[in-house]
Amino acid sequence: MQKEVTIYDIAKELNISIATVSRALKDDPSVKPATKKKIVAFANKKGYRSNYFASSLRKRKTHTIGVIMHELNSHFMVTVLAGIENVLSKTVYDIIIAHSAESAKMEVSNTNNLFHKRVDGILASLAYETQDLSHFEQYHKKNIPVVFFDRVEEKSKWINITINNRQAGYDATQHLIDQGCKNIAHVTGFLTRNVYQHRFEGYKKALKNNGLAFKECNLFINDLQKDACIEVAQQIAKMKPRPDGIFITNDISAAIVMQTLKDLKIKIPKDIAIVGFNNDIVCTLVEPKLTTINYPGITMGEVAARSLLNSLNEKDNNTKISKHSNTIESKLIIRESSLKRSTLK
Amino acid sequence: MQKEVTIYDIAKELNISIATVSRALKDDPSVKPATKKKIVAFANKKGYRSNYFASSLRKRKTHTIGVIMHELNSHFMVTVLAGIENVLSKTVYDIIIAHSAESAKMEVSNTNNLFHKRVDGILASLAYETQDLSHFEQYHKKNIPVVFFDRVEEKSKWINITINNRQAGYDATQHLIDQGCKNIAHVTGFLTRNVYQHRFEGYKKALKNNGLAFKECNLFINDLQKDACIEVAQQIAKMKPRPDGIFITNDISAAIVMQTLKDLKIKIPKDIAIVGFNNDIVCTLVEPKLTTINYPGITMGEVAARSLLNSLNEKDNNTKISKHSNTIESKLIIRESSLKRSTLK
DNA sequence: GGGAAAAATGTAACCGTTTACATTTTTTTT
DNA sequence: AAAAAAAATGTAAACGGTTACATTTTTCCC
Repeated sequence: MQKEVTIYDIAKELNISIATVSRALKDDPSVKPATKKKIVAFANKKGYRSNYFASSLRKRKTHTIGVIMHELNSHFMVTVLAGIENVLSKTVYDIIIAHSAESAKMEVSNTNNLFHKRVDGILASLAYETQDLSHFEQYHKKNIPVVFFDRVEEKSKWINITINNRQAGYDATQHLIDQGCKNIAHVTGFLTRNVYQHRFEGYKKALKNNGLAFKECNLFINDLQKDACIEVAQQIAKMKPRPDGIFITNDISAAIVMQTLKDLKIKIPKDIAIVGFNNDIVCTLVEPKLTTINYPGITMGEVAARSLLNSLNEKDNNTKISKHSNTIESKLIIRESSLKRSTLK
Repeated sequence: MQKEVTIYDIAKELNISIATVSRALKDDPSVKPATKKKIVAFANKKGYRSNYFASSLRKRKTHTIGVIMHELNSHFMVTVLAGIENVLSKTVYDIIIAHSAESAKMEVSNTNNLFHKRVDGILASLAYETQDLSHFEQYHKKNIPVVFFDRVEEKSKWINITINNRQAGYDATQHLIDQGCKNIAHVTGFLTRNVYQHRFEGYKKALKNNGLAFKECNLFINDLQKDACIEVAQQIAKMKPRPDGIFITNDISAAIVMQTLKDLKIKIPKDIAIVGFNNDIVCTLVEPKLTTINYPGITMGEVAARSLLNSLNEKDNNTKISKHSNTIESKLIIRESSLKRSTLK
């Protein structure tokens, strides 16, 4: 195994000072073009690679941004990531992806790890379980910017990029009402997580504005995983009176509920209309196709990344980092699973 | 913003040498317990964090493993990641996830970036587009171990962890034949990628062993994305004679094909039986439920991570890194989409 | 209590860059 | 051709840990 080449080796062999070598390799304009060319050529020939640690140690900057995602196995999340990459690939910043798999414990360890690796900034979407943001306090103390997206803590001191979950919840519910539903169930995650809380608020508001009463028994809160969804579907099937519409805040969960209901000989949408959330690929693969809320992951990723870059700039200029949160528009996508009255096309 | 605390600060304030402080913070047994306690307590109070760069620079080790994934939005891939995390979380190694989104260009840039960040080792699954492994040559030169999983280059010098794709392809095809299919189409990705090549070989072998001829016109090669799948389904619907079975090497793609065929009034599995690949969540959400090949992602991730750890050990002991590849067993999961003859339960 | 062994601590070099400042070389001006 | 200005290069001190080796302190035993 060959020894690592350093700027010392290059300097010695070319009989030049290390300062000049260092400058040449960074394309510093103060180095004479001829010298630069010679150095770069020699470095390439020798297989020189800059030592990231020595450089980061000296510069006190890593040019790396940590991205903490609550899940990866989701069309939406991958789209957000693509948006983030769109923006950051045009800058000097590299990306480290960490995923918490919805576990608060893993989120904390990822957060600590990225802090230890001294990322220049963080983009994060909170895990389902996460209750408080104390593990991000260390970033605040060192003035390292953090931008939350999608899953955020509303009243935090950080920048939040979200969709208008209240409006989305309202739209989904209003659509069910428009289709003639009078008794709408709501299946969602724990209301401590902002996204679920707000969608629920939108749901309640739509009921109220249409003179429908909110009934505790129509609210189903669980982890939205397979088993829970099957159970909810079985419960709903047995309810008297049985709901005639369901708003479920996740497409995969909605698909599972729908499947279970169908197995129980309940007709979708005739007996029960269903609206999901996320516009996942699965929406168009199930039968009937799933009405859902679409929100542009690319845009969310881009906006989040740009917000972070902005904060990093403010920091470089010693300006106070401003808190400017941002809401992305979402939109109801109507498909067959909710169409009691009209039909598509 | 507070200044970063270093071991120098701690040493000065406690009137101890930096060597002792450094040792105490690493829990070195040569430091007197009382001293250690005092140092650790003081470091915590001051919010000391070890400088990863200084440490890595001196130790010439990062304790970081890079994981390059060809895609993230897949149940299987996330499961593999969980297996990798299972194993590595019990060691000193941290994980950096990079994703190529099936693009060769991004794979190269991820590979270079992780090399620059000096990961101690790499776990990688090749992008759909990737043709050669020259971007991994740099790792070989520096004797940094690389383990490929799932998407590999068979004849490479690296360790490969795969499933037995030939057997899986054989099993899928044999199952269709057992169900009475005589004219089986195969929809798959470019055969330059090992997984698709081997599944195709298994498909052909099963045909041959059952006295069925392989027909060029039954082979559909594309990128397995939505548009291509819809087109393939439309083509198949029009074929004369029309295939009575399809083996598609991806569940999402299979679901799309099935959906399209259903829209064209073709009955699944009566007219055409379908087998997919991966055992994705979508399999049980479509109707009929999709027969598929399951292979344990957790195991694959664990085996790959352990292989890499093994190589890292060999390297530490200056033993030559051994090439010991590994095959994980896969299994056919039978569901309704392929049952022409029998029924489940 | 004296001397050897063991335990604890200290000194200083090293890892490979970056960069302020100093010095040398080249170009321009008069 | 000398002086001044500009360009190019060099010197050396960081950055913050780790660790071989040296030194001091403590423990143990006769």
